[in-house]
Amino acid sequence: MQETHEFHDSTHNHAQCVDNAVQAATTLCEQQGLRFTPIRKRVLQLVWASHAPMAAYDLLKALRREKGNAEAPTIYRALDFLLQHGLVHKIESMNAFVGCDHPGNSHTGQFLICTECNQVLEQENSDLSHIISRHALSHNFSISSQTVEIMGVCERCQA
Amino acid sequence: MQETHEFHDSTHNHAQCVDNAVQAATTLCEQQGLRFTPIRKRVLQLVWASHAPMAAYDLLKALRREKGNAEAPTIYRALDFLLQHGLVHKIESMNAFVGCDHPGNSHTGQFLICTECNQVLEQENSDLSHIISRHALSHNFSISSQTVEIMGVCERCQA
DNA sequence: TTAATTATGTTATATTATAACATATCAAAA
DNA sequence: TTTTGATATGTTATAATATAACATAATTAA
Repeated sequence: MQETHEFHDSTHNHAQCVDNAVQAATTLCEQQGLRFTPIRKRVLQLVWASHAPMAAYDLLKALRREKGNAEAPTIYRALDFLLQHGLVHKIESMNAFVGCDHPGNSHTGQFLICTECNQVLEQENSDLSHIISRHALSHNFSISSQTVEIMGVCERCQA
Repeated sequence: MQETHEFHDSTHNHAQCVDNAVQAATTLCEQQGLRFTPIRKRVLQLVWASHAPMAAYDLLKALRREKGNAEAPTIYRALDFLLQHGLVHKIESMNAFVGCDHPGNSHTGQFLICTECNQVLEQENSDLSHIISRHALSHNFSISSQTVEIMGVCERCQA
């Protein structure tokens, strides 16, 4: 179930993207004995509403349509869970959240963020990771995590 | 007036760091016909209070000690100016601001962020920049800016 | 079945950031 | 050198993002 790792056009079968993500999350949670509760699943689906990052309060608004009493902590708790297990990523420069393409592999994502269509493409470029590791090592710096966010305009939006 | 580009120990002459930064900023503003007003200069000095990123409201608190009527927009406007002209950087993953080591060179910084001492080391690693550029190019993605933030523990704090 | 743990509900509030409009300062043109 | 236009600052209000704290409910383990 490999993603194409390209920016998506408006005609792609997005339901498939969401299904893949939910399926992968379900499997991962089963394997790791995690509780993939209805709220967590629903928030994951909402994050996957598109390939553009969603702000927490937009997720809240969406959740409220079906669950009138939802409050901020509900969203943030679900997001914390999903972040912790690599099912979503936070785009730090936007304070917003995107679904993860390929959860399970403990990975260090890099993100291409199109400022036109707002889509985010997650990549895992090992050259880049290695350069960063070497870079850190040369300072005897012990890495725990990294954020790589590349803003610009995707091919489709340049047309 | 080259920075050492290493994490600083507690005994380094920090007044010198601040002076260098203010001097560099003064020169840059003169050259570019920018108004380096007292507020802007003061906020730059406050950002340079240490090598750790400062939150906007901490800067505000500090500014208020000497300027009782200061309000949030004062800080954010000064920060906007300083950011725009490369005199400070925003650490996106912390919503906080650090002084720039070497303003003037239009540059794309990478940041090593020590989660123990909170110090930030700005680097300009061209290999890394190139990899990122190639990476983007391979997707026909036109870069406008990038954020590279590497969290971990610096050499001194591992001791 | 109880106890312990984990998840959710709920209210309040902290933190980060900007909008909008008034006033002041500065720089350039007349 | 005065007016004008542009830029910067003052001020009030509020938007947007995020967490604390404590109560209740659901699940799991003993």
